[in-house]
Amino acid sequence: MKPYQKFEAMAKEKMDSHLAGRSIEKNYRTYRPQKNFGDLSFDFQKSKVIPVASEISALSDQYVRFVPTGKFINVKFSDQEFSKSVLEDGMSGELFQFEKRRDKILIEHTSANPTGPLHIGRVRNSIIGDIFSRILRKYGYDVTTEYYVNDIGTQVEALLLGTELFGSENYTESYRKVYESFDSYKDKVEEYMVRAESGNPQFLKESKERLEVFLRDVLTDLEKLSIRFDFFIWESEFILDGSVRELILKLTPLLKDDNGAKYLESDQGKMYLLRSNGTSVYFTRDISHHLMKSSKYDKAIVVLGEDHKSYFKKIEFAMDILGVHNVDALFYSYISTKEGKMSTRRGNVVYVRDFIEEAIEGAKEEILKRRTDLSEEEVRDISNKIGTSAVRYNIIKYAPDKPVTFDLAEALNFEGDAAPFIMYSYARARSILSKLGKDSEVSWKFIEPESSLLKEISLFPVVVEDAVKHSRPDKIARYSYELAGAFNQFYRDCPVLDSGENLQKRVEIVRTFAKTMEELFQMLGVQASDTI
RNA sequence: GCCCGAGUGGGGUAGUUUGGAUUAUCCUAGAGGCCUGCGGAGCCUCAGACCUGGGUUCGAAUCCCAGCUCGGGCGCCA
Repeated sequence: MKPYQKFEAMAKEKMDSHLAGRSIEKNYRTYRPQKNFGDLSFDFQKSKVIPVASEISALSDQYVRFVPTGKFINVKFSDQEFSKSVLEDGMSGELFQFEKRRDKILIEHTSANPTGPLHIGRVRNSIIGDIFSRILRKYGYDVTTEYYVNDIGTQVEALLLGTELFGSENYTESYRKVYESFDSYKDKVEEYMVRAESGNPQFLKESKERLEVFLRDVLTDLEKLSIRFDFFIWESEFILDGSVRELILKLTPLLKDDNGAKYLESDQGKMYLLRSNGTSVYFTRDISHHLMKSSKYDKAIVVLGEDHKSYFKKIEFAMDILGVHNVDALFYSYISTKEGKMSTRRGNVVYVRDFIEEAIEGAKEEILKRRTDLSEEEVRDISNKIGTSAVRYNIIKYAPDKPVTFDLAEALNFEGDAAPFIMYSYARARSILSKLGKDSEVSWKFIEPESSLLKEISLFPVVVEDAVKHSRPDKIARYSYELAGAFNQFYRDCPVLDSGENLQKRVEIVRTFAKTMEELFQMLGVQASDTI
């Protein structure tokens, strides 16, 4: 058991056996209170009987101290014992281990049509997906990530047609031309769709080859942010392997007809599966896609923008009919700019690659301001790490359901709650650790600034679990920031090197802090650097 | 119009699941302070906020109802 849980369990056990001995009904709730009230609170406000204060105080021992305050009974963990417990677990690595879980989880994210480079709105999907999958993996799940690539359907055929007509050098532009006067290209697009849908292998092969070139642009942007996928699945596969046909057959008894088009009726309205020309719609193929996920994984999570909320409700409706209950979505709100929703036509799109580049440039300037001793190559390497980490951090730090108005200048402000802050505190720690001499004895007596840092460290497993349970990757970012701040205070108050009998203990505290940060960096995809 | 989110100091944001404690978190911008330090991208102090109106409750930022504002959705698109 982790230190926090261990001490919590100790306190509860004492409380419960006391209540049982006095035949008092066990009617309290516990939670972690604001700092000044201690480490754990028993809230008896709903209870008719409140335990006698003097008897409660008497439950205290060397590990936990009970402080009755009216209808609350606060528990303060012993600084000495708790700090010792945290540091021991930190030194052994126990603190960072989670039990292995057998569940296989699939995370699908990004899945953008390759119609152009990624903009920061879309990349929120990638960053949330990537970080959440890293968190789940840390928590012990067997996690696989997937990019679902559309290679059939209206948008894709319009893209392919556009590049045939107007060239593929600027494929985004060519695609847009088709979309802008869609009516005049409608027939041709439809012809492509029918060909794709009929499972014409030659046509699909060519489509895929051409799309792969465009997809590379997206993947290059993601690669800069250290986002990779375990596998890609192409939409056409569900046509080719016959699963769409099977699906339709299975649902036939439930399907209604509208001039040859087929749909399901639900309280959400009509859900079309087949067009009157016989082709399937995206929704249909996505049902097959979800069935595949459902059969291969214990749980499948897809990261979706809020614009897909009602779409996903329909997927859930269909899954329900098919008896599937292990698919889930993680929604996030849009990123807009001060000029409003990002739109290529309005020219207010911020591309990730530009954002990354500016962040790296900004980092470089800051480094050059402070350091003159680094080689050109070191400067480049460090500014790369800071820049890309800053981009990831800046996007993950908000709760997913929070709409974000993106302000480049603000995002490039590296003061305060930003990646450089946490990277800097880590670099400070590493710098101390690089100057050590021989090991000595650890003294297990702690003073306040030490135990206060260790207390913050002890929250690591609590926070990870919280992030998993509530699908809140942003909590990892927030915790990293708080932990880094706690270290900065420790750093101010406690000299480590030349601290006499305190030396080895403080070294171990610093080491444990650094290890905790590394774990957090791994989840956030922040690139650790010993010098920044 | 209907459905789904979000509204917290000047700007941004946590807390809302599971209602509680004279003091609602943190960042930024503002005012002031620390500093030859094991790396100042730091630390400390001050000032500043729960959209409105009802309701439930001993008690509401948190729950319920209504309204307002902002996003999103309501395709034989993806």
